Amino acid sequence: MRKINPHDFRVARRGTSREINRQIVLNLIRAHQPVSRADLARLMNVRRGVASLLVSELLNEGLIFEGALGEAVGRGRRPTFLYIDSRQRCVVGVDIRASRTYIMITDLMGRQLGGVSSFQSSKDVEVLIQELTKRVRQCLAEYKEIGACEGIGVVVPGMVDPAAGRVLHAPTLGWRDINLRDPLAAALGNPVQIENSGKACALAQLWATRSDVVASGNSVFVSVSDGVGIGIVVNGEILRGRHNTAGEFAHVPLSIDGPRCSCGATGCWEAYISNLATLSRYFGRDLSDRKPHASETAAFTVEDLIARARAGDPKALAAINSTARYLGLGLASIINVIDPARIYVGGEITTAWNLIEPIVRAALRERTLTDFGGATEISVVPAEEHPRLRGAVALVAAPAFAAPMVA
Amino acid sequence: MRKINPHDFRVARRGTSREINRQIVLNLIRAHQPVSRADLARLMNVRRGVASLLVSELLNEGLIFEGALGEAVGRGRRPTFLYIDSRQRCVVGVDIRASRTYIMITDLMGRQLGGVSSFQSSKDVEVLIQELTKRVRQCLAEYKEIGACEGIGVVVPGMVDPAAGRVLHAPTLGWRDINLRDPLAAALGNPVQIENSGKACALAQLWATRSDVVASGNSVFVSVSDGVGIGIVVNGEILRGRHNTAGEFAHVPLSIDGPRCSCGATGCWEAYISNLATLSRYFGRDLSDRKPHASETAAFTVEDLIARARAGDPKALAAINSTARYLGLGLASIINVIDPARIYVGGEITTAWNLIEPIVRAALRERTLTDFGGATEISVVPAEEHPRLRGAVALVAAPAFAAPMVA
DNA sequence: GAGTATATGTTCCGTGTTAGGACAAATTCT
DNA sequence: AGAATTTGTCCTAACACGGAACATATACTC
Repeated sequence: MRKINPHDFRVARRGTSREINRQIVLNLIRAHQPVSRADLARLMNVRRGVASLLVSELLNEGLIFEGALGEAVGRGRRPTFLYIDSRQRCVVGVDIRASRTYIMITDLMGRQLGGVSSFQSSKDVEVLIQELTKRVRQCLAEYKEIGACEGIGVVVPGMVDPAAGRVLHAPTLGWRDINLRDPLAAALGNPVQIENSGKACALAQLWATRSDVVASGNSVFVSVSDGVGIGIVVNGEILRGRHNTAGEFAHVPLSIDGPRCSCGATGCWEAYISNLATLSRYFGRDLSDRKPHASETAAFTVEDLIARARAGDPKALAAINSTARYLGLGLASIINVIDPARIYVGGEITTAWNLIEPIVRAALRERTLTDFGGATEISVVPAEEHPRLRGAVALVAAPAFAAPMVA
Repeated sequence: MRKINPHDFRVARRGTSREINRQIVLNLIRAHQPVSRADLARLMNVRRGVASLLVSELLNEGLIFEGALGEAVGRGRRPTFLYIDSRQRCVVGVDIRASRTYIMITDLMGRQLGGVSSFQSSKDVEVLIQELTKRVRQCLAEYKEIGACEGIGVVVPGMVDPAAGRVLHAPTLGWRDINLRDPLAAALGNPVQIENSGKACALAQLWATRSDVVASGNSVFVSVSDGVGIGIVVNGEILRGRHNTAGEFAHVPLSIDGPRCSCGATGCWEAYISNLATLSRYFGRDLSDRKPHASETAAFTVEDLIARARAGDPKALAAINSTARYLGLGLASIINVIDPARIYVGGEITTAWNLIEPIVRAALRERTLTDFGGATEISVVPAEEHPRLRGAVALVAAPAFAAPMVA
């Protein structure tokens, strides 16, 4: 039951019905392909005539194409299968992180076309943009046979104003109010979309065709890494809030008297579960003096810690188990506030999921208010799926499939 | 950018455009009344003909009526003003709390018709339903001249399944899996809607005509009382989550090692800021042994405490100031997660708002991640506005104005 | 192998809705 | 009294879905 905002509404025009049904057809083809016109008519509960007209419109626009004829199940004419046309279009995803910047190229469905390339991130924004431009050009040149590039999606660990194309604040990169979109778009001659990495990860899961199987209009993505990035999906839409800063569970406290966090406050969830926090726990050092030990933590990673834990190092296991417990306690808060159908968890710590899951679950159950809250599905997203890069790609690929804004 | 759920979508039918525009007209009349057909056409950017047709449909259905002719501003024919027809319809709101149950009767616009009556809540559900039925009948009999009752809205401090009409768990009432709707509806012969009180309060603010002035598609209602009830509005819609249990910021911890909360966990926000917590702080007692002191806290209320603080009792002031600080710290989490345009705060503690606001603000700024987050508007909703009862009424009155579900 | 049954995709017409403009009615200004 | 202007209605056009008929393609049956 949504309220119509009497100061910002969209009147239904003559073509609005068509626009709505067109997007539904597009989404159904995406979710069910290969699929015939008759299938679509059945799925939508409209006459075949209507489905045919909608399909021919999409064919004319080149968004879908007719493939081979399917096998007739019983007797009767064989259906002509329809597919999303992702052949001659590609998207580039870029993931900018403090240490390295990653690049991936995919088709319109988000299917990876090549490997992931990367280069060291320069601290200087100008230099980084130049290097990035060069690399993206190279990448596109490699796949020249694939026609037009639909756009470049860029994700950044920090606060972003996507409408303005600006990075407002990215602490780990040391950026403040940087216009990232326009220089890139000008240099590359393609549209550029930028977004916070946590939100993009959530978007990637939302638009993954796999998510069409599970009902996941409400979900949360938690990425545990150097920092903790979070994206929340409500009613099939990213929760943005008034300033696109919603979702910051990372800085909700577990204990206001807890360890100091990079955000300046104390006891934030992030200060308990980030990779730095886990490593500091292992080394028995306080997080607040993390700067001097940056080199140390750079050399010794959470993966190393997990390896030691698996090898039987009790201190390593204890550090990881603590993180697991705090992870679960924080997830409980997310469940109590959002009540999502599913939580996706990414980050290095998930490589130890079989070790930590029972502890995470137990801690989670400790603080969830309801039994079904405690049973909320948790899916691990391995690093090999490149959730941030997929999110970057979704920034460009998803809008074509989005529901029209109406009423 | 909303994703269309390929397993649950609504195709646009022949009448969908009309349905959408009809609701827009209804909302515009509600927000701008008195208003003419020509005004509506201008507001909606459609031809006067279309507006006329939509209006005549609403006239036929009796949802609006034509009032007196307005004064012509310049020259030209005088407009006929249109109004929401709330004359011959009424709604009853019911607020069930542990100690007392309150009843209010309003017109369809939520305008109060009489005073608020109340009676002591029986612990026995059967008895309570009987008593409630009697009282609602009395109330309706008093306003017999007002035609049909559109329905009864009931709010309950606990977990509710509105679709099933059941109260799943209401700790303060001691209820578990109670079908509240059907017995009431059967006894009264009117539709009954039930909802959690926090969510209903948020709904009431969303649908208050006043809210049409401020842009409040994203807002949060925090009601601080015996417990802490919270309702979140995202994109003009109550955040429900998968099981209608979303919004429970009350049980997000401030410190996991903090005082025991009634929910069983420790350190919940509620355990720091509920009236019981504030009073316990004053009396220097632990909350965990609150049961024996129930009579004491019943006799001595937060209002009394505030009176003492205003009279100069330093201990009383200290207790209130602590609550203020914890209130602010928790509000910061809400801002970091939801980033609402506005937070509404209700409950007894708000009668001391002029005392506590600076402390709340300071604590809030301490933990909000951004400057504009720290500047989030906070509106106090005084008890005289009866937010819970207005929420109960909104449960019945609002659906007629809601946006149609599409795509 | 011809005929029948059945499924797919197209086409045509009916109905409902917005789009655009003409027109009568009502009011003020000159 | 007449011109100008605004409101509200009405008529036609354009465009969408709704429904059914029809051509096409395939498999089954005799």
